[in-house]
Amino acid sequence: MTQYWLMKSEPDECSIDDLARLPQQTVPWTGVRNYQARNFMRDAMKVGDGVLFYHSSCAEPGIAGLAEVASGVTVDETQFDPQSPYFDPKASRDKPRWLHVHVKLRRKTRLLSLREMRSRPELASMLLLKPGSRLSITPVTPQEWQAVLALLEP
DNA sequence: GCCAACGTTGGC
DNA sequence: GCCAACGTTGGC
Repeated sequence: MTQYWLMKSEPDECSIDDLARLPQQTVPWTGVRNYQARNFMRDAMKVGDGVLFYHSSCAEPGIAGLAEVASGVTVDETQFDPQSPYFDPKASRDKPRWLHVHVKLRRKTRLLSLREMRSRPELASMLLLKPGSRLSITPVTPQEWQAVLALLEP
């Protein structure tokens, strides 16, 4: 059964337009350094799951496009690279800590801003909107997914 | 740049 | 296993 997710990306690092320019319009979702988010990728995500591509830590935070999970988990190589901002000195090749999936663009959408999302009662249940929510990957219910799609219709 | 909320670390 | 200190996130 298809599931749905919201995944945060900082546009400085990878915006929806960056994603559109990548080969296969697919990005390795490296850099996740939170166990809960990792476990979602490892234990629950399936290829083909729907993804709300969210711009965070920027002037206009919000949903910027639709994407999908394009691979199962693989080892996140950035954890071994001392030059990487995602380097984890406690990770070893024997016991990698961090994993990632690949995410493929479906389509860019209009920006559904965080402000607008907060104003919509039908989205109030979204984990992203809960006070203090910081998780970079959150599950989205089919109802929330449909509600977002409806708001993105032209 | 601020700061509240939250996760992680490490001494005990 | 507790919990204080510390670091990070991310909207504002």
